[in-house]
Amino acid sequence: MDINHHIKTLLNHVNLDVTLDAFAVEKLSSIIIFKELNKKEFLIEPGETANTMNFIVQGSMRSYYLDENAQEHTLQLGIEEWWINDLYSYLSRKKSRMYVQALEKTLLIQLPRIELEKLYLEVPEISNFFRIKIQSAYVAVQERVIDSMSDDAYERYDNFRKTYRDIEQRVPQYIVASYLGVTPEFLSYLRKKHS
Amino acid sequence: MDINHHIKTLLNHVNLDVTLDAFAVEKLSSIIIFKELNKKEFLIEPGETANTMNFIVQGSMRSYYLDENAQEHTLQLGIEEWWINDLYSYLSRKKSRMYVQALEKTLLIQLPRIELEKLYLEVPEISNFFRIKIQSAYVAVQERVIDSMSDDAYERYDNFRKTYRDIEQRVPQYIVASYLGVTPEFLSYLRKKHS
DNA sequence: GAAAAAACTTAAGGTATCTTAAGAAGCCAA
DNA sequence: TTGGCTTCTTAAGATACCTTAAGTTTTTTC
Repeated sequence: MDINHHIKTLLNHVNLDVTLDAFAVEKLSSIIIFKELNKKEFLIEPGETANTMNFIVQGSMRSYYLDENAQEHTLQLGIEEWWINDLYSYLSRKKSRMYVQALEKTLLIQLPRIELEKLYLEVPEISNFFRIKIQSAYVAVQERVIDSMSDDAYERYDNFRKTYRDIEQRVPQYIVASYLGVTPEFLSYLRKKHS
Repeated sequence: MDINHHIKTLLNHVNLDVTLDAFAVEKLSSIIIFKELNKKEFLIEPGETANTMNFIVQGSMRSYYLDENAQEHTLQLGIEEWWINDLYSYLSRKKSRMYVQALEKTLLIQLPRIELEKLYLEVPEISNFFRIKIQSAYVAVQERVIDSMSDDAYERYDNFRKTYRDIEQRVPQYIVASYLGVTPEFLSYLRKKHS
């Protein structure tokens, strides 16, 4: 059955970082919620609070915000087997200022924060897993600060392609541009110049 | 006695976020190490691993790294009652790529990771406190990504002055420039233009 | 499969920021 | 107090990136 296959995908993914025993697997499986989103549908909008961790089973997602000039700035991109969220809102329990949106028809596995936090007490490996994930999120954001200060736009684009090889194909170029912090026109120019 | 006064400063600071009972205070105090640094002295250099949390009692510090062109990029600044670290290295236990340096003669309280992690099991409030701090660190870095994409250099400088009012006075301007991601010459130009 | 919408490209002209270089000012050491 | 670092300023010329606008290609919708 499909659902079991998706759950296995999640469990395999978790097992890359920590080792879950039968009890842990049972417990984790028991709090799973499936959620489907259509293309362009929002998982989170400004003013809402993120109260789940979200694992992409099928499809692709992004998070972005709008600046004062209504310019979009993409903060995170994800495809199958990535986590997507407004971690700020999830961790602080405050309202989000971001959009989290499906780029394609997307299937998520959601783990509700309340249930997860109960699980942390029973199953330390699950707590460890999310500690590791949050740590990676911190590192990833810091990398971006470093990149944005050290590299020019083409170098950032080049890094992006190396880091997100599988994603580039599936994401419109104007979203890549808004991730890199350049205009779509300039990204188009850079691509031509270096091709 | 001076040392007790410094410890009280730390405890008051922790009490802003969580409530420590007598046992927690006792335990936390027992793992404190004091460390003095002279102006320009390094707390961490590339290749070392951060294995303490560091609270500034007196003085000021910064963390920075060097890019391929040996340009300095300041990631964090701190004065009295701020924490300073390479959190990436501390959390991942990997080698740092950064310098963490005293900008003035500085006195730190250090809490060793090994001792802290033992404490987390006995005193959940201490665990909570550092979870909150790490969360704030994540939020701060994400704010910087957002800023660097939405704002031009003068707006970033203006934000910097509002956010770090007490710090600006004590830090050379070229370090502020390296924090903002502009050249010292351009910062000087901006200051003149808007004065 | 045609029409509409969304995404991408091209190009001209403009602005923000950098590079280099030199001099001025501030600060520390002897 | 003088000299020597270190930091800050100024200015000219260069470059990276933006804005606008129009045309082209691709994708979506019915």
